[in-house]
Amino acid sequence: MKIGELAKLADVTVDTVRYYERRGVIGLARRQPCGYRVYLPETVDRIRLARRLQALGMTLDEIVDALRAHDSGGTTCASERWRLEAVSRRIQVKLDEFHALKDLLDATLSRCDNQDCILQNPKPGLD
Amino acid sequence: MKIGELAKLADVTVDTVRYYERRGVIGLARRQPCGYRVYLPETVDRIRLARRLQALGMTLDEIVDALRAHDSGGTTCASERWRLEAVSRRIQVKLDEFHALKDLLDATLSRCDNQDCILQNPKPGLD
DNA sequence: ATAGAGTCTGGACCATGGTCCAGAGTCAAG
DNA sequence: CTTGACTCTGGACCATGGTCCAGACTCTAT
Repeated sequence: MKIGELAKLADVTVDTVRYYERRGVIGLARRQPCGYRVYLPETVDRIRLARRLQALGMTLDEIVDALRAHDSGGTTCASERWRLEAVSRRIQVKLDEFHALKDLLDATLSRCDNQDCILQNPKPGLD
Repeated sequence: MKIGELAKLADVTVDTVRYYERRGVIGLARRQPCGYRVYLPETVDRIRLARRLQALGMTLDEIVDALRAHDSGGTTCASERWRLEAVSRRIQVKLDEFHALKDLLDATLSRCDNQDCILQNPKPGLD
């Protein structure tokens, strides 16, 4: 199959497919004599899997690592767990940051209720 | 005062000061005959305020809007509240997204406990 | 007088995950 | 045989908030 069909089946654009090849998410495609890329149906699954991992918060680099480990047959449930837990920890950090931000913002808003607005009275001890 | 002193007092780099000027966070500086920028002490406060707003999750564009409104004397507690609430809503959206992501990830991890790992068994119904 | 520190400008560069473009070649249908 | 759809390449571009650079100028201290 050619890149357009692959892209349609995997629900991405052809640009994304070529980008994934460059980034190593999928291997270098076999080529027709004219230069067109040729794909096996498995590549559809690989891209779908990459997209699922992305939806779980993995970066492309992490996905490349995970898929390469998988390719080389070195993955176990334990090693996969480790990868996912690393992502989980990162998300937790983000979550904590946003919570702290929201708390700060809410505190500022309640000061606003007390006529102590940040823009109206920027001076007193907000640093 | 010149840009270096301003930067030090406001705890940013000179590059950031010039960037803020370009973005409109601070006005175009008055210039010495030789071309050096000259600042009044108020500019320190303005940059500090901008940084506090940034710490509250506002983008530079929002900060520019807020400060311009403030400059034109048009801010009230109510109008300020509105700006901050817009930021609060955006942060809440982010928070919800990350929560959903974490839930998804945790669900995937618990499937991993049941020997149903995403990389080991990518096929069954994860789409 | 001269060294060293500070300042100026315009523009390139960073990460991230793509997206879009021109110009050229290829392929299938009518 | 031609039209339209598809594909190729390399590189530019998007947002975001800065950071860093070269080459030139200025200011301060010794």
